[in-house]
Amino acid sequence: MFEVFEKYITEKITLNSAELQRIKALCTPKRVRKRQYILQEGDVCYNNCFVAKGCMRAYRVGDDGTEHIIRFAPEHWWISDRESYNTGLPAKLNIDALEDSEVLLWTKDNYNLISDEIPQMAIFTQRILAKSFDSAQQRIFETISQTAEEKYESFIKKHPDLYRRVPLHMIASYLGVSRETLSRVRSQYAHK
Amino acid sequence: MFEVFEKYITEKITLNSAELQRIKALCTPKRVRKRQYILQEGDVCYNNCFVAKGCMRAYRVGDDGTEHIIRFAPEHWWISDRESYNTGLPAKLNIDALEDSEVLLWTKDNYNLISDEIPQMAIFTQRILAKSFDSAQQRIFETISQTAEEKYESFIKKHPDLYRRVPLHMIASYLGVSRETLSRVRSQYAHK
DNA sequence: CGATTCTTTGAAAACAGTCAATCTGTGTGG
DNA sequence: CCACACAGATTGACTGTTTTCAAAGAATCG
Repeated sequence: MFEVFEKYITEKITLNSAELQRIKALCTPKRVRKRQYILQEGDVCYNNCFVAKGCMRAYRVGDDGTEHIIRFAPEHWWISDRESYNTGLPAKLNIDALEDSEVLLWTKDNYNLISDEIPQMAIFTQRILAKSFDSAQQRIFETISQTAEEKYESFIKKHPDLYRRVPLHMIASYLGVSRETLSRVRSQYAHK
Repeated sequence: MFEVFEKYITEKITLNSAELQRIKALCTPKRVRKRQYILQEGDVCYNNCFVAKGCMRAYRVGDDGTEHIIRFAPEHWWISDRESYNTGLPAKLNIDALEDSEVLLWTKDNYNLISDEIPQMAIFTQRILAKSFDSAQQRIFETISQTAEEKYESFIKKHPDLYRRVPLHMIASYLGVSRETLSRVRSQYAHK
């Protein structure tokens, strides 16, 4: 299971085999079944999580009890509640699996060790976080400026691998529209 | 003008006077008049910008030519196009002043010098970026889960200093609703 | 003042949400 | 292999919210 990560990381940065071994030694592989949580609202997020296989999602529950998907994380994506991870406060996010999945977990302590020992990894992490911020900002722009149809188009462009893979009602939840609306948008969209 | 920053930063981290002097030496203070740009779409963002006085805003222009405000930055806030700053690609954001303002600018090169020489500052910057990400994520959640009225309430809570200070139609642009709608929301809201 | 800029209001139209029913495909257990 | 349950998707009718357009009323500034 670690091989997936190894392939991923060595395409991004150069690591010698001792470093790779160290990173491997400090991580915990985990199989997660569909619907299984790796983080629940109220718990503290202690881990960095890399998705090796399958697909995870992070969502928050609104005042009225509705689930709102904050983001999807298929293979090669990282997912966690950064806020809780950084502050040690209870998480607002729930993270669970949409499919049977395999993830790699590094605790905060272990991840800090890695960052200290392998500066490349620290820099790489910063780059990931910077990109996450950029895409969050991009998404804000899209949600405040686009119609339901445009949002769906943008989603397909951004996640061409996902829009057939995850249930429509979850995409609707991610986009902030009702599933009925998205269903109608999509059927019109298909007729073009 | 630097005193504002000095007060701000020494409340957050401990710096000796040599360090403060160094930071001061590498920065450029700038007065910006209302409506004046410090960054325009298409240019590359080379600076870190700290608002010492007044209020700045970052916005993007949609396909239909409408302005959509990405964020406000009153006193003690940082503002820039991080994406362009990091990648060197043309900025998508415009940043201009809503009031006559005073800002402190550090070029990327100078800021890197500071970060290298004063580790505390590097760490501090990371903390700022992490918080920006958290609040971006919070905002995503709000925009996809709340009604116009709730968004306005959240805005007031988050920016109690701003909602009387910046024009209503800009708050509307920030929230992703029309100014007319926000005007109506607010008048209903006032009757409670 | 006169000219912007900003806000408000009304009425109609477009849009999205809700409710309820139906339809589809998948998988499970008898 | 069938029957059934279940999760997901679709459709129609209705409701409610938001946008749009147009006009007029405040407020601010040179």
